[in-house]
Amino acid sequence: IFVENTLINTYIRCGSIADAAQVFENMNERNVFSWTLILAGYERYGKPEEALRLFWQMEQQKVTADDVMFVTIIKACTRAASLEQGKEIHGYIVKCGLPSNTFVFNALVDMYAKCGSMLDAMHVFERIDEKTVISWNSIISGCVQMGQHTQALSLYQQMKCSGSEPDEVTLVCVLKSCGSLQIVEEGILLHVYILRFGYETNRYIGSTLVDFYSKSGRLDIASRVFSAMHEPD
RNA sequence: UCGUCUGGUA
Repeated sequence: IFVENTLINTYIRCGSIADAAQVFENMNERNVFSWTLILAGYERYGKPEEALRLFWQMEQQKVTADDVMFVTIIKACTRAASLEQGKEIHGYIVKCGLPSNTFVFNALVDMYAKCGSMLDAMHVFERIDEKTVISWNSIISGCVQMGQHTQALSLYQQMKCSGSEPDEVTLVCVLKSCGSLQIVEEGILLHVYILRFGYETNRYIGSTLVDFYSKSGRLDIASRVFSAMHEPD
């Protein structure tokens, strides 16, 4: 079973979901690893409905899901952009009463945000005891995607007060909000922060900075950042 | 270490 799981994993990494499914179908015995692998494969391949169908099939076969399985199936709901199915899965997870895992909570926050329900996302987020940088990034990114830029900046301030260090992902999100709201001073502070931590070589950061300065009417700085991005080392 | 969470610009 270990060998077959590894084979499934290999096929999925090669993008051959059909071969992976073939191996999965022919297995005599499947464990939670096998199911998670194939579900993650369908999720990545853009077939979230198939992942959800298999999940309920697994449930009927009395295979016990674990936290990793939950994160995977939540991602399928996210990709399906289905708030309804997401809530159904969330309810199921609560019913299972597994010890709570930050990865699961973070995936739920991201799912609710991408399904358009910032209220549900905030509700889950507030319940996370040990918020990691990814917890903060997930909720802030959700606000930005929903155009709630003021809220994004407010959460960013809370994040700094809570003792979490913003990373490159955080900075990209918050810079976008500054660009949209035309808050130039805050954006420049972010730029200073970026330079202090040496994040300016990150290509997401670079392109977001260029965008920010362009929107702020500082084309001179934008082009300087742009040129710096293309300098060798 | 057989499987999981967040960021591309208009």
